[in-house]
Amino acid sequence: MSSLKDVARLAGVSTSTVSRAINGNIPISEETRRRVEKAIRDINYKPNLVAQGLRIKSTKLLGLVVPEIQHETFNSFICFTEEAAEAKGYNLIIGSTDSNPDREERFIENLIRRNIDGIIFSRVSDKSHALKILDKTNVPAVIIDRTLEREDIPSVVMDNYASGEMAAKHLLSLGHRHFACITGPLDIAINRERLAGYRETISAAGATLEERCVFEGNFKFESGKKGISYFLDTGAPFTAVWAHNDYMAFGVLNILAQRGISVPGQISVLGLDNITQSWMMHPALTTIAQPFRDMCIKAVDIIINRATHGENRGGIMKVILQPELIVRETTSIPRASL
Amino acid sequence: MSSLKDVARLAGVSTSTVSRAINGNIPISEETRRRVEKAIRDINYKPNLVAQGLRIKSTKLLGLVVPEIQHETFNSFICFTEEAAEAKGYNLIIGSTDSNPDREERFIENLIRRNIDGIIFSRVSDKSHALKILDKTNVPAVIIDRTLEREDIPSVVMDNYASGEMAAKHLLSLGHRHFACITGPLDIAINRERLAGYRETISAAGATLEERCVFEGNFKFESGKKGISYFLDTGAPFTAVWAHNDYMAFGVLNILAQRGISVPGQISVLGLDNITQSWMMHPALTTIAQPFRDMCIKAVDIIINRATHGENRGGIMKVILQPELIVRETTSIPRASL
DNA sequence: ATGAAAGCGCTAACAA
DNA sequence: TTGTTAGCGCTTTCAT
Repeated sequence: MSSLKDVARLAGVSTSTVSRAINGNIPISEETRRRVEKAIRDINYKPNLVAQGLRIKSTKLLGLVVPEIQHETFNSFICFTEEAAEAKGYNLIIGSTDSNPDREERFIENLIRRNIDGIIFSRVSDKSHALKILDKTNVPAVIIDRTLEREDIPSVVMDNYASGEMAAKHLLSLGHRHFACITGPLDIAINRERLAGYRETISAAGATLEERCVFEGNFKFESGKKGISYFLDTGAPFTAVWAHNDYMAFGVLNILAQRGISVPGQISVLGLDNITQSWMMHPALTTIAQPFRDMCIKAVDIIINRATHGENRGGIMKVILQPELIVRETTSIPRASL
Repeated sequence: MSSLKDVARLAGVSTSTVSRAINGNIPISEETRRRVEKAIRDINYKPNLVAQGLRIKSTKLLGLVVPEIQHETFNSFICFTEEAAEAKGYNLIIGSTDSNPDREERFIENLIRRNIDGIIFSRVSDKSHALKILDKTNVPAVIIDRTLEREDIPSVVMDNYASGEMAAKHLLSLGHRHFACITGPLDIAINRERLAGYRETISAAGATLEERCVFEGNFKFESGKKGISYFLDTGAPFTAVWAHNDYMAFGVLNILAQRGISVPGQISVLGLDNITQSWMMHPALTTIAQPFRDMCIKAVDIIINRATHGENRGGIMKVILQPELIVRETTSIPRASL
């Protein structure tokens, strides 16, 4: 690997001149600029990012914290964040916390020790230890897919209320009148918002979502199975069910297939997330796509802005993006009577 | 962030003494060691990894190159590599090439400019430009899930021939005599090996895998659909089909469901990879699990060994790990006659 | 417009 | 056993 010094020697100038020629903020004579540029090309010089990082305290490195990696949602975050970072000339260090506070702490600390330019958190909670560590430094941070009570950290989220509205409107437009819902954990605000959007839209249309038709799941496949089994076993009245994520919707489809109940003939099923497998199923899952790509692009945007222009530039503290309905094969007009 | 200097001042010693106390290779008096350690605790000092990286040329940073991120297989690689790296005190920078040579080149170059300790490639080909760039430096590299013709870069792979044997033996043991196969691209060695293991085991048992019962796919869902449709439409004789990955197996199941052919009643279906969704389907997919976790652990092991003990330590150039059969619901005794 | 020199935070050779 | 000094590769005063 060649260094600044090599370039300087070859071009017959000082290292500072080379540095200036590269960073181009300070006036340089055309003549020397050309000589330097030629030298750079000749030995294929690329600045060492570690040295640069030490000197200017900016490493062009972003950190992404996810609770787990082997999960479609976080995989999407990784994918789109990497894409957005790379487009802006940044590299990405990823770390999974696995719900282990020690790992989380170690990871954040490492990022700070690496003079990282910013950290993107997916799904931290208000009480996460990570935020306390962060408070002791001034590393820019942004949160995707959650909002916090404290308002000093910017966040990027989907409009969860709108997703509930969207789900209800789609099903209502097909003619359904009796609804069910399998929610995510209701101690998390986004799930309450989704349910509120769904419920209020249904009520406003004069249709029904009875209390016994709402099941609180935990976003896992198994809880989708549990929820639909509960509805079926208790004779809950519904012709359409919305699950707060696709994994739970798969659980629903699994049980319905096992019990020989036809989808969408007897029951319409709607998911949320639009994960890869949703179109590989038969029938393919109708779902609501979260704007994950845009969320990640926005998050990277915010973090880089903060990193380069300092604290709270622009003052954007909360970005809300819209979901999108993806109609496939698991929803249709209700054929069966109750 | 506190620095070595702060610790030195507080403990009343020189910075070199602090450094030595931390790295612990050179004798230090118990007395000073205690003083230094106290000072470190008092101001919660953590060495700056950038400065360290510049000085000792080791950053405790590993790079992982994947062709794409939103794919179960590469997601697994990311997950397990991160896990293995973190366990050894390393962080992971990931980059996706998206089959774009420019992106690939840029990423590798960045890694080198970051004084990275080693690079793990998943699925490079012999002609990949990446290897040429690498040749110009002496950054340790290792390849997972592929072997190259050139023998100077270590690799970690599954025993692909064994997976073919395993597939055939399982199906044979259930009583199948007429087989089909949807392969991955046959210009890639691992797929030829899989097919060879399958074919030779079937022949050895006196059963048949006719030429018209072999379809060359491309690892995508769609090509699984294509393959099975081709078999069905041409009346190819088989009661069991093995797809070289789970995505293609899903394509097979999708078409069979559409055509009302029962699985495993009429046709047994076997996959390979054991991706998350394989147990969410109904019926759940019988498949062969690749030892991805062990592959990643081994790869990280090799790379760190090379990074710390220099070139080719131990001389292990090729690690071959065994697949594992996961029996679920898509395979059974052949009930239908041909 | 350019060069000399200092320094980012650390480690290592050399001296004591 | 410890301190002094130099230097990793870069940027940035401060002179000129």
